[in-house]
Amino acid sequence: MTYPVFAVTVDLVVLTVREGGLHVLLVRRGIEPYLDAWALPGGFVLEDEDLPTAARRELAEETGLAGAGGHLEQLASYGAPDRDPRGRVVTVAYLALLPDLPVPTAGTDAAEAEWRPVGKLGLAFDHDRILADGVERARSKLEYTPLAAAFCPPEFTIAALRQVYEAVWGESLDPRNFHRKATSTPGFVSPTGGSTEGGTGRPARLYRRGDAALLNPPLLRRRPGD
Amino acid sequence: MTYPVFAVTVDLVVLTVREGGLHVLLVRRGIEPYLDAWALPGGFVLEDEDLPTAARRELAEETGLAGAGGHLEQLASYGAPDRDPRGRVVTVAYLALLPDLPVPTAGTDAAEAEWRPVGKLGLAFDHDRILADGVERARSKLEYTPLAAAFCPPEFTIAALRQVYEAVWGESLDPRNFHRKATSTPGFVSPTGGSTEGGTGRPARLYRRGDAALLNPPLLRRRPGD
DNA sequence: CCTTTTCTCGTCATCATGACGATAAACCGC
DNA sequence: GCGGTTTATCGTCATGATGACGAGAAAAGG
Repeated sequence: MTYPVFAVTVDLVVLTVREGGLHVLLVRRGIEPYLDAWALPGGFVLEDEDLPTAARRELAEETGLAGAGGHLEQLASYGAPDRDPRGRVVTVAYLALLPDLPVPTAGTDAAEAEWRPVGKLGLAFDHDRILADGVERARSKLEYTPLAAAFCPPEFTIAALRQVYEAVWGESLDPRNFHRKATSTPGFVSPTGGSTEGGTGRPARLYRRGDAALLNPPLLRRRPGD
Repeated sequence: MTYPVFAVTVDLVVLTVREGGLHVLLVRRGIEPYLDAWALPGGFVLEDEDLPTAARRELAEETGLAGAGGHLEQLASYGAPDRDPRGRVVTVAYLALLPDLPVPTAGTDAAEAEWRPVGKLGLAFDHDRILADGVERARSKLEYTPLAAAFCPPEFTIAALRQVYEAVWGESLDPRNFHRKATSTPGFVSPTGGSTEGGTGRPARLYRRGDAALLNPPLLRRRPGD
């Protein structure tokens, strides 16, 4: 039996929260096609390499920090026949959520790498679509999981966690109700015993991510059109 | 630049509700590897074929009914280096939810096809894992979307819809509370005006699937360990 | 000491939910 | 016709989650 031949790539939607907004890691392409265009970081899956392994490798190569406290999961696959002019290429997109880290610009095969606020970006290939899917996945996951903590350093305040929600969802939340929800939902966060010091206002207690896989009950965003 | 060569397949997790339980469509393999083993239906993605197109084609070939009232969505991709002894094969799994239909056993390249209750089935390749992921996706989707109606014929009763939930989740629901929830959640179902007749008990009103994409508020199952 | 800022706790009305009683509308057997 | 059975539909009530918002606690700075 004969069948078509494909190349398989892994592309990464790497999200972080900085300056009060949701940002995505982009690289400027150094080769054709789409030379000099901005694109999601990614690359070919190697021989004898599993898909999650390839995703972690690309993440390490592009950011230098392989999921230290962050989160990595498969997003979706894209394989339209004309998505790459070089031939049939199927890409398996992964979604990474990271705390705000400086980008080591010394990427291997990318000329430049930088954080860009999510929005209408004219990216290479079908990466605008992939990015949109990744952002929607992230927004949805914050409702049902404690994954917002993946955007935070190991210890964080409830206010910092709330600002993650506000940045990802693009809406403001009541600090008092959010505090009640975060501290009363089992497994969402657990107190470390420490507090902030030196900042303005009353010191805040520090928390770590809890051990729950799912928030029960979930923390639902306000749906448009209700 | 050189890179590894892959074959890309589409595998289908086709679910339906029959005899009060969740069933999956399986085919008996007619070729090596895993000759005579049961497997998920699927096949190679053709030249010039998009991934959703390939999934719909395979679904039509295996069931004869291409999503007539059903639902088809991408599930996930699987590409472990050793998952197929013939070489590097990445499969893009799709999840299909269909009303209970007779299977036209005259599949093209499958010797047999039949509905099997989901559970521990010793399937070919990594199909047990794919099936488990598909079942979990279906269970989760029933919470947040009106997709349970995809398991029903175009017109159905609230009781039929409830039996879908009970079959997929494996738990029983209070008929009165479910009726209130289904009829009061905007966009879940819409009445057709008709009723059942001839059955035992009081006739039930008939409904169609509503136009909502998401249930708001969702219909959460009882989490184990609460 | 007073103001500002931010964190934390409380109150209250409203809404959704689980448990369950009661009525409605068909059928069956006699 | 007439109870008895079955299923559908509606209602009630207690409980828990949520949104809106008041108020005290704990720091910094003048």
